[in-house]
Amino acid sequence: MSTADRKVKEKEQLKTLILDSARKLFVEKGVAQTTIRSIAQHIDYSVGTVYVYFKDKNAILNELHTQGFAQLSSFFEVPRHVEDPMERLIAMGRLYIKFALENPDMYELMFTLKAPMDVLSAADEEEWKEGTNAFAFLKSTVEQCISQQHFKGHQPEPLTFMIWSLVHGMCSLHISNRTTGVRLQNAEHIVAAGFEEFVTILKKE
Amino acid sequence: MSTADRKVKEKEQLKTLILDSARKLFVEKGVAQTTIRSIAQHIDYSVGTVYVYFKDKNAILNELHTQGFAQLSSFFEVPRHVEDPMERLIAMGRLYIKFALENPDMYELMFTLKAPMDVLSAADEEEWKEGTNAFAFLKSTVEQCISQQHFKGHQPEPLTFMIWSLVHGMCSLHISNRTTGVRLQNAEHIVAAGFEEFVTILKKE
DNA sequence: TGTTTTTTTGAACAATGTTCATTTTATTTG
DNA sequence: CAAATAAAATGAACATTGTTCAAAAAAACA
Repeated sequence: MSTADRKVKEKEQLKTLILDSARKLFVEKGVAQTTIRSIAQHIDYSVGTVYVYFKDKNAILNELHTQGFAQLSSFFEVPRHVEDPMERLIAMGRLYIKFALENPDMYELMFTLKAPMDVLSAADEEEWKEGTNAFAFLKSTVEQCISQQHFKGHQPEPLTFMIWSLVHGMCSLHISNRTTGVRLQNAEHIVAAGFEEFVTILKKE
Repeated sequence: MSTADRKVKEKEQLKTLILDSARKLFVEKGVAQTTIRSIAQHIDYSVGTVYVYFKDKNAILNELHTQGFAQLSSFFEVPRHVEDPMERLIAMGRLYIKFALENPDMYELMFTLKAPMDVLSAADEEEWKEGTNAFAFLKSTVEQCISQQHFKGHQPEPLTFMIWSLVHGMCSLHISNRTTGVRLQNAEHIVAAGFEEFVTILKKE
């Protein structure tokens, strides 16, 4: 089935083309400002074609959402091999921040936009695979820290959530312009500086 | 000037009426789903009237944004009188969480929506008064903790930002459905539980 | 009461997501 | 190779949004 195979491949290519343009435009102009028409125009296809390959705009966001997590996951390849769990935890935090600040629009799509999560709340069997995996990895690191006598008197899951939230919160506030708004002494470096405060606390744990 | 005075009052009343409807609808349906038309219909005025009282939809959001901070500020009246700064810090955290979880849509408008901050980034002289004040109060509490020998080896401003981020991050992730998405053991109580982990850490500081 | 000022109106516009009957292109078949 | 069939692409059309503005209605004033 040569022709059929090629057709499948061509379809995938066009789908990828749409996704790539969507990501490009969306990173350039933001989610709301990126219209289906602009995506279509960018790849020299008509509006209708986009709707042949994606159910609606949300479907595109969902795929990009997944792609974003693949990218974040690749960021975590390095610390995955750090032996000491406490060191790994710190390395992961630094990389998480690096990712968020280098890809603010992608980060927003991944962690603050409601849209990609609506699928989950609708169908209960549905799972947010990427998120669950990433969280599980973080949690296992925290558990390893605990088994090495760190974090005495703490519960793994809430503690993991707290640590994730700490880093996410700083990135989120910074990306949504709340750090400049609040007139910090140096808003540019506040996220890194804030994380170092946490590291100072960790060193005692 | 009886008539003129009354006119001023009437104008204010209508403005308040618009804002109240806007907030109601917006809390019920969300920001994006609340249309100017629905606001107008709700108060039995025409679309055009809304635009007489507010430049655009963003102007409405901005006023609600300010209102939200007044509300949060009133939440903080109680811990304001707690003597011990460390206890005050903890009480503030609990109340912040309470506010966020009780008013998730308002919270989103206040801390994650980009729109209300766009005014600031445009005009540099402009200041985000409410945010600056709230942050200053938190920071002064942290500084008092430091002056009582807590938080040794820490810098006030980054530390304050880190603490704010920690609490904000938990609320933000929960409100944007990331906690249910990640399959936590009990998503409902994870924010409170996460904060208790932080309290445990604070007790050692 | 007639005039002026203020307030309200809602039709109209542009931009957006989305649909679908039609057209174009590609593939298969006789 | 030509006709028939299937697949893919099209873009006009619709509904819904934020927004504007000339006209109408209401209120205030003289």
